[in-house]
Amino acid sequence: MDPNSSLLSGPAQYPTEPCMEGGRSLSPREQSRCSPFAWSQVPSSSLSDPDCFGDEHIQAKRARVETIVRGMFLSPTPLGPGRAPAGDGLSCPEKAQGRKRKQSLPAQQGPLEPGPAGNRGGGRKGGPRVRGQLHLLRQQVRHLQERILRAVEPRAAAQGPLTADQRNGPGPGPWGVDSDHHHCPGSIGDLSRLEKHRVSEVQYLPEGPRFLPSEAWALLESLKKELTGAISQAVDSVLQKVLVDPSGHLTQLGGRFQGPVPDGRNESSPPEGGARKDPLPLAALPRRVQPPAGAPMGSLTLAKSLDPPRYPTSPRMIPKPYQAPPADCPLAAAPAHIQEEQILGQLLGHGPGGHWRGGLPQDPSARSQPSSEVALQPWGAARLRPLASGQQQCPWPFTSTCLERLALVPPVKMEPGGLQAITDTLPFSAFSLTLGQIQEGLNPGHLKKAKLMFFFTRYPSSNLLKAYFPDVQFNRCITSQMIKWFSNFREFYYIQMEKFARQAISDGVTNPKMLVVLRNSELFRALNMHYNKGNDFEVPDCFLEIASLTLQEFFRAVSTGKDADPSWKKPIYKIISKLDSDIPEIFKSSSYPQELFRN
DNA sequence: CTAAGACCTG
DNA sequence: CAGGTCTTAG
Repeated sequence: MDPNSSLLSGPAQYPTEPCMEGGRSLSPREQSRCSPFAWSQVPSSSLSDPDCFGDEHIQAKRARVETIVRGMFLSPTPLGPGRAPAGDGLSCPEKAQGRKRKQSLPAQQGPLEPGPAGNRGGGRKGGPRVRGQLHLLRQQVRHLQERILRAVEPRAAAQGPLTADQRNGPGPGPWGVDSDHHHCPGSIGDLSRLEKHRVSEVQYLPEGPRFLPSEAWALLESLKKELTGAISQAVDSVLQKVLVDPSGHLTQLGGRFQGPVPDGRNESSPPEGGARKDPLPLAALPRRVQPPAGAPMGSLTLAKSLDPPRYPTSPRMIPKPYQAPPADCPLAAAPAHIQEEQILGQLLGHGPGGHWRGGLPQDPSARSQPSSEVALQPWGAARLRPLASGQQQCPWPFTSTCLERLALVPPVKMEPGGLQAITDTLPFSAFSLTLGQIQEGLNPGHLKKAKLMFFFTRYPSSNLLKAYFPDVQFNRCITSQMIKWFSNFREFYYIQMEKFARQAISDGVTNPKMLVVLRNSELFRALNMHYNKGNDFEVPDCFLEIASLTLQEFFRAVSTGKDADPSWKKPIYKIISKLDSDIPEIFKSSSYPQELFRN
């Protein structure tokens, strides 16, 4: 009688995650870009209330001051040339430390505080000193304006650069890059139509518009105007906010993202395992325990199908097969281009106005965009991006408009690793979109995989774990959690061993050699239930060997009274810890269990 | 000091 | 299985 038969027919119902992290990220540039244009604040001109003044001298002076001040408000910011393009001048590192930034900003603005704010208070026309300052400021403003315009013009001209910039941000995942490049020629209806034929150049050569027909030129002109206006408005608003609230809104933002994330993501994965009762083909099993390195157990003939020929050069580059049905992660879609489109929409005066990409996911065309949406539709159903993008940590480049929208974001844990996930999912969660494992780490699929790996290794090193979970972003927490898993696995394992060893002793067994764990033994059943619930994996023989050995060791120890020693298990642990087998390469696939079950 | 384990608890 | 504590090794 086949010893397996009785054991391998258990219910297979372990849920696995077809779709897990919809890890996606906006490049910091994208993020930073989302802000300035969203500002709808009107430049304050309240400084210019010429009501009470008598003589013409004063009037003239006032007029001068007024023009100066106006100039300032039309200009981005009187922060000095270095900070001029507030919109995208912030580099990622800067943004990485929200707190630092919060502190530095007011600091830099400090000296200027009496400037705009003070002026607003009342039309006090200072003495020569103030005038000199104003003059200086005015010059600075001019410089800034020039800089801004220089920066803006080419961008407004060829919108290609916009997309290119956004896309070239630090590391969207492989998919992101890939799909974007293929599907996102130019996201702006008219312009993209005009430039479609030379998209690739445009994306990487943010040059000025040299080949545009006159109508496009007109559009560009209006764009420029709108852009400059929007930028200055945005800068003004930021400036005002910062000046008014030196404590910085960033702090508040940080506060918003604390606490656990309600797991909105539909975790109920189809119990595909249910249909997976039949054991894998049990090929000839190597008799001896340790499988040679890289030689999978016989049961792992499946490995051939997906096993990469060699070590995956970059584990993270392994495309994530969690290609959940689009329905699962609809909003994973449409990163950069949508934003562009929105920005443009706002600039052109008929933007969606407010709902950030609202209504996009289900029905891209529903948005009120005239021609542009046509171009966008193909990407509306964009795809899930693997979360394994780079480590960009530029969490909060958002300005207040973004912040307001982000207020909708469910709070998330604020820990180093989670941060990435937050930034990845933030924009999408703003739609109250169901986010899955925000802490992006370990899902039940990973746990299952770990359990199966336990058949091969009881004491995996963290490096080994990293190698075998390429789709996991390891940080301290994740690592220790996984280590903890194996610790728990061992705990159960040793408890069972001790239990059965003692039972054997009480059953009158005298020869340890009699103790062998077979597939039909009760001990095996217990272990299998724990690590392989559902029986979708063929327990390797090497594990049976180890289990037998462990059982025998426990038997010896207990039967010889070693268990009197409080640390009598230690020697056993030591022995067992040296008996780890090599884990089949197939486990290195980021989606190992899933594809196993799918077959 | 940190990481990893064991051990205990809920 | 996650917490916590305690011990130990590096």
